[in-house]
Formats: sequence, structure tokens, C-alpha cells
Amino acid sequence: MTDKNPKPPDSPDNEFTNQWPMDLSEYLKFDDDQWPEDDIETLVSGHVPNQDNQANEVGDFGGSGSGSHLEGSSSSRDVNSEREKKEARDRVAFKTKTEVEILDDGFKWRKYGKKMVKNSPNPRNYYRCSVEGCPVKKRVERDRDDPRYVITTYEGNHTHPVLARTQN
DNA sequence: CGTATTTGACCCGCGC
DNA sequence: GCGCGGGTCAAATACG
Repeated sequence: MTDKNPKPPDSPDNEFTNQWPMDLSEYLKFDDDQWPEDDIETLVSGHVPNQDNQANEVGDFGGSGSGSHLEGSSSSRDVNSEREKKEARDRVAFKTKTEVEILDDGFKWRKYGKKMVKNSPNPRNYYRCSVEGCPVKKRVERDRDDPRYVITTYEGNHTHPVLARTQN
């Protein structure tokens, strides 16, 4: 935590719309179905998905459940049976081209573990949302073939406003 | 002082 | 039944 990343100062619009401190070249999104690794490389290697709007990509991430938008009314929260069961499965993998693994996506993450994978000389970092009640977990691992690439896997959806970091 | 971060150990599941 | 892998938690430490 010395250099971190050139993340913007304190912008009131601390959203993904800002701009990731990386060269986000390709992003991958998968469900909990499976991981077409081979396809991934083929896709990112032989196909450049232009740099659309990162916000769009990530926007979908929040749109999947309830990332940035907060329920204005607290009286309509009696439903949580099938919803929880259904949204309890949100695995999104992002392959990003960056040199820093501490990508700030607008949320505060607290590293809760580091493990070394046998198939890679690179360690695997486990992050979790600092906000209690957030079942969101992030797994960051460096690519074994391209150390300049990092595989960020998000699990779950944020259940809190957005971020209480650069806020007031 | 508080929070975030770090490393190690422990636990669980699955495979053989 | 035991071993291995992976994942998670906990305590300690460092830094802001």
C-alpha cells in the first residue's frame, strides 16, 4: 500500500464511470456455470472488444442485483426468500490488463487471505467487502501466462449504498 | 487510536 | 480412512 493506484481524488461521482486505474482492455463475465479458460484467451487474444464503457460493463454488475442503487423505502424489504437464493450465485470474472491488483472499483476491500497456487508462481489474494452485511467477495489472481494480466473474480452483490470512503 | 494489512494455522470437501 | 487442495478465520503488526 505504498503506491496503490492513481485513483482519482474525492469525486462525488465515485462510480465506475470514473475511470479505472488500469488499461482495462478486456473484461470477461461468466456465470457460475463454468470457465471457458481456453475461450477466454482466444477471445482476448484474437479479439479486441474495444474499450466500450467500463461503466456499462460494471453497470451490469450492479444491475444484476443491487449494487449502487439503494432502496429508498425500508418498509418494502419483506421479500428475501427466493431472491436471496437466486442472487446468492453471482460469480463474475474479470480479466484485466493492469500492473496493480489493488484495483479500486468503488468499494473498499479488506484482504483476508493470501494463498499460493501450485500451478502459478503467483499468489492468490482474497478480498472481502469491508462493509458488514456485504456477502461480496473478490478473488484476485495474476495470470500465469501473462503476469501483466490479473483475473479478478467477484462473488455476490453489494447490499450497501456504494462506498463510504471518499464520502464526506 | 483505529483500521487495514500480514502471515500462519485451521477447517472443509473431495479424491483415491 | 487418509491426503491434498483450497478457502477462511484469527491474531499480530504496521500505518494513517
